[in-house]
Amino acid sequence: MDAKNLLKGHIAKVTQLTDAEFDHCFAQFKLRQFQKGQAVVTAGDMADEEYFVVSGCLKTFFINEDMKMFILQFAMPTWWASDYHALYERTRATINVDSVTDAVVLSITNDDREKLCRDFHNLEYFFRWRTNRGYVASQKRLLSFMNNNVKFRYEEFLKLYPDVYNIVPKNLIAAYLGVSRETLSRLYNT
Amino acid sequence: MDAKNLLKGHIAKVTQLTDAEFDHCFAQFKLRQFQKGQAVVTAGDMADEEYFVVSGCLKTFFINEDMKMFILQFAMPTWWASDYHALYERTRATINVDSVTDAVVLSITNDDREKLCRDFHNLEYFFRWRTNRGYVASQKRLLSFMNNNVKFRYEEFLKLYPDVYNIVPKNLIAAYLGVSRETLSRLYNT
DNA sequence: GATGGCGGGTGACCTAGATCACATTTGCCT
DNA sequence: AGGCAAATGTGATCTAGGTCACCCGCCATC
Repeated sequence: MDAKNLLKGHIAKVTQLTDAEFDHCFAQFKLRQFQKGQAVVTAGDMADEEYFVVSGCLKTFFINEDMKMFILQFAMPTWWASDYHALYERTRATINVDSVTDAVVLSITNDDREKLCRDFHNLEYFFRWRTNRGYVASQKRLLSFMNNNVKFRYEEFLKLYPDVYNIVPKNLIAAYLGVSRETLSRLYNT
Repeated sequence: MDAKNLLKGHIAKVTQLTDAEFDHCFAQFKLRQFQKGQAVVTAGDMADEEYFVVSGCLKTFFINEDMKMFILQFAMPTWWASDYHALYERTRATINVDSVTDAVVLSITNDDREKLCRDFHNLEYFFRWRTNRGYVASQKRLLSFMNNNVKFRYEEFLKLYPDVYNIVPKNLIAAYLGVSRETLSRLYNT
């Protein structure tokens, strides 16, 4: 499916926009391609865009002082990614986004999104809905972190994101689970 | 400050409603009081309301199979609390909310909030803004969980919520930090 | 066909924090 | 005041998972 129809269908599941309205919104997005490993958002730089994944896979991650990587999210098609803290607060990014595979995305600036939300009440509803889901998912993951050991979280991950598992190298899965790659390796070789 | 003006000021920081608009919105809220320890939302029951804290302190928490408690959030005045998963999906609650101290709150049903959001674009903006902040805070906490040890998270908590720290018993702080009360006790007696 | 980097496996050891057990303090209830 | 329950402190032990060190195999590039 092409980028335009993917986004259109994605929004249509949540709210209704007329074709003219959607076309206007869509005109604010830019189609962009990233190669495997290419940076999308870099910590330390200004970040003023968010990204809707059309194909491929992005990852959102943080690198600490010891150069250790923690992955907040894998973004598959129809998922959104950015450093939302930087976006909303208009500060420099503290987290990174890059592409795990070759990827095609639609980008929109924070200002353009805000303007669209002001102009189209239904779109504002859509973005509220989207963040709600992200919030709930994030709470759930936090709870799993506190409650479950690595083995459980690993199996949970497999069930929840089987497609991600097949695409992504295991050291990245470890970084998502917040565990060393050695421990993860030992898990599935019981 | 009374409940009405507290809510009014809280919303006014983010968006503009006329007095008439705000009065209409406010009419959908109910003023409720809870005693220390009283349940607000109970896991297993239907949950169709969310709560704006006027005074006192609520906590949002999960109890696992071993009766162990994990606290997702302390809600101080002007904070909101509920089981949002249950609210949005219209399912039974899986997490609990209760009052840590005697508390006064404003409650609104999910349906009423949705209706208000439809009727007042600015209010929809307000709730989008609110969830955005919650999402970012949740991501940040997740990151801190992966990245930092208990001692660091404890000190972070002290800085971030000094008022909560003075009100809340330490076993609840431990449940928030995802650590045993014994370990927490040892932390500040180095 | 060497070289080098990346992904992945595995052994040996170490440590943060859990768990259990019991003592002590605090504060509320009559 | 006296009594009981919740909140706290603390020692002894246990363990999940981290860290370090080294291994191999793959495949891209010169």
